[in-house]
Amino acid sequence: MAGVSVATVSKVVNNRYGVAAGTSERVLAVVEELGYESSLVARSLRRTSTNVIGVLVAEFEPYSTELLKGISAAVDGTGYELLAYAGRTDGGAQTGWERRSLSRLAGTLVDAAIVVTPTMVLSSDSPVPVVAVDPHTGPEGTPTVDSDNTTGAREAVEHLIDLGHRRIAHLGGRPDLESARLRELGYRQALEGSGIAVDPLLIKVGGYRPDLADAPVRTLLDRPDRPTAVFAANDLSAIHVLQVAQELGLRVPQDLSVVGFDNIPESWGSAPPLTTVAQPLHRMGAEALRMVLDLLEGTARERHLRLPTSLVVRASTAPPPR
Amino acid sequence: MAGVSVATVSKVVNNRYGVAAGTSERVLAVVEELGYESSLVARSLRRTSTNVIGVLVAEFEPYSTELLKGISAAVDGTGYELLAYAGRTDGGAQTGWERRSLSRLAGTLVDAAIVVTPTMVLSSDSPVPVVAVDPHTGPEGTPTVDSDNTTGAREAVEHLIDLGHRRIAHLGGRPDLESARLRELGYRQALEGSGIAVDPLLIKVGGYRPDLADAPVRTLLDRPDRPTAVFAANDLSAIHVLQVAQELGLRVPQDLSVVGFDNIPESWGSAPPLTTVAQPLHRMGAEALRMVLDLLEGTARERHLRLPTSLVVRASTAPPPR
DNA sequence: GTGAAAGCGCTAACAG
DNA sequence: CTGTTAGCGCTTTCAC
Repeated sequence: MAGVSVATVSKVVNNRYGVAAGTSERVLAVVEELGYESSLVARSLRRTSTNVIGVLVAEFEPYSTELLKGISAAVDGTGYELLAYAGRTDGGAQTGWERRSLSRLAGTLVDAAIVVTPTMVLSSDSPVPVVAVDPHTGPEGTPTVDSDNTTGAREAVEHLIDLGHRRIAHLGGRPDLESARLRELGYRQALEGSGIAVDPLLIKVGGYRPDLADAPVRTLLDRPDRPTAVFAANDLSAIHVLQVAQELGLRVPQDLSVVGFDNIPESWGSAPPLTTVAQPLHRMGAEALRMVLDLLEGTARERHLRLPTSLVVRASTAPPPR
Repeated sequence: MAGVSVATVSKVVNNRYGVAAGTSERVLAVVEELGYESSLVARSLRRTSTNVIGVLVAEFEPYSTELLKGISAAVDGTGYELLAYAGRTDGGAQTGWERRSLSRLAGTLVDAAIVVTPTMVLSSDSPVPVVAVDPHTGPEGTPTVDSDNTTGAREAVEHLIDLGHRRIAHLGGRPDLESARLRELGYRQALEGSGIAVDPLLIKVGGYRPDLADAPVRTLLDRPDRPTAVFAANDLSAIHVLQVAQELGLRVPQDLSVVGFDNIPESWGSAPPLTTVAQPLHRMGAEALRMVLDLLEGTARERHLRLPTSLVVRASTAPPPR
């Protein structure tokens, strides 16, 4: 339409040298008129860099979206764009989605990737820089960002012990995640530190999800010698404990204390507002972005960043009954 | 590596007929060993469909991430994947990002798109089905999902009037969004319905963002005859009103009542918890996904879906002082 | 049942 | 300064 070849249009659009001012102007006018934008797909297939950072998640739930908010705020002004991708997890395997997503996107669509809660060790031969948030395993291989899960969990349980609780259950997270193991470790440390025996019957797997936590929570609360407090491995499952407790006619915190982990916005206004261990999620997202950009520019410093947690006491914890 | 051509591999990977069982098996084994996944980019360039639904946002903030949660939950089991894209908005124009993002992704990367709060009328010649959430303009052209902004706003302001407020300010939204205009309309309707004159000095533009709302809020609250209540066009700016009020030594709700709009999780636990107009954000996301899938399958029914709002009274509203 | 070849929209190298 | 050509990784005819 501008009477030039596609090659020339490409040069104009990409500000390459060697185009006559008049031609450039004419092409730009047509581009404007047609509202032409180069296809991200075709461009990425040909070029080595796309200026797009990928955020790979299993699904969009409160934890990943909080990180996303932090990443999004931090990306502003860097010139990069964000592409958050949730591959299929329904039909196929729950595990390994991140490897699949990574090989589908990396090397072409995205220049680098932030992987949220990967379920397995990321192969280090990824064609692009990768940073993992809340990884499967400890700080080996892939650079990671996480928070001090053990200390956070310990403080949460110590808070319950300080209130006078002795029968404290733990609703665990996803066994395939380092964070879940460390939170259980913190739970055990707190009990042992106070000379309270760990009762295996009081430790259940909640999988970080309300649907997976439902049955174990009912098992926990439906027994005559039920615990007086539950430390849940994340807020989502803690909020589910709140709901089940209400169904069973248990008052929180009078009959049952509940503590969560994460401090997602949903925990601020649960009924009652949840006592929880705050992770600096926005900051974790922002730091993950910074790390991945550092990697991209070859100015990487630390390979692993662990941020502090802090206990937020709200209304779901109180001394045990009687 | 399997001793066959790329064409054969493609057939195996895509389950095409005409491949010997033995060959297929051998190729699959190598695929497994190598962890091969086809490049989404190359595949989308060649094929017409990708099984990916795009969600186009300006940035990842509470409103868009709440929709995303609803979309993500609804996509489960449909066989589609989700790709949320935030194009650059920093350097260039704040407006028109959706057209740019759409032409970069549509036709190749995504089979269909959900555009969140587009700032302009979407051209109807998009190569893929598009649904807009909270659009620039009313229900013409592009199918849309929104909520009953006018009624919601009217009820919010009537709540303030019922409490005895007469000097009620309105911190408006983004003038380029239909929702902002309708919320102001509801505000005016409520005042007029109660015989209260609309004071133009009490209407400011907050742009739905804390940073843009800051100056107007201070102008509003820093005057001797300041309003006794503020109806903010969304929760994010309402929460900012809460913060500015605190800075200025005004107690909420004793000295100042504040109402927001959206009911994002952040509003549940603000200090004090925010009275707000709830939009069914998760459901809006789910419905937008359903509509876009209907469009894709040619079974589209309604072109426009308007969901009801509901007033949630929390602790940021009370009768005016004196 | 398999592979060679074309082509998706674009960019980079090179020829004119 | 501009156009022709090749090729990014894949899928799809169409020969063999």
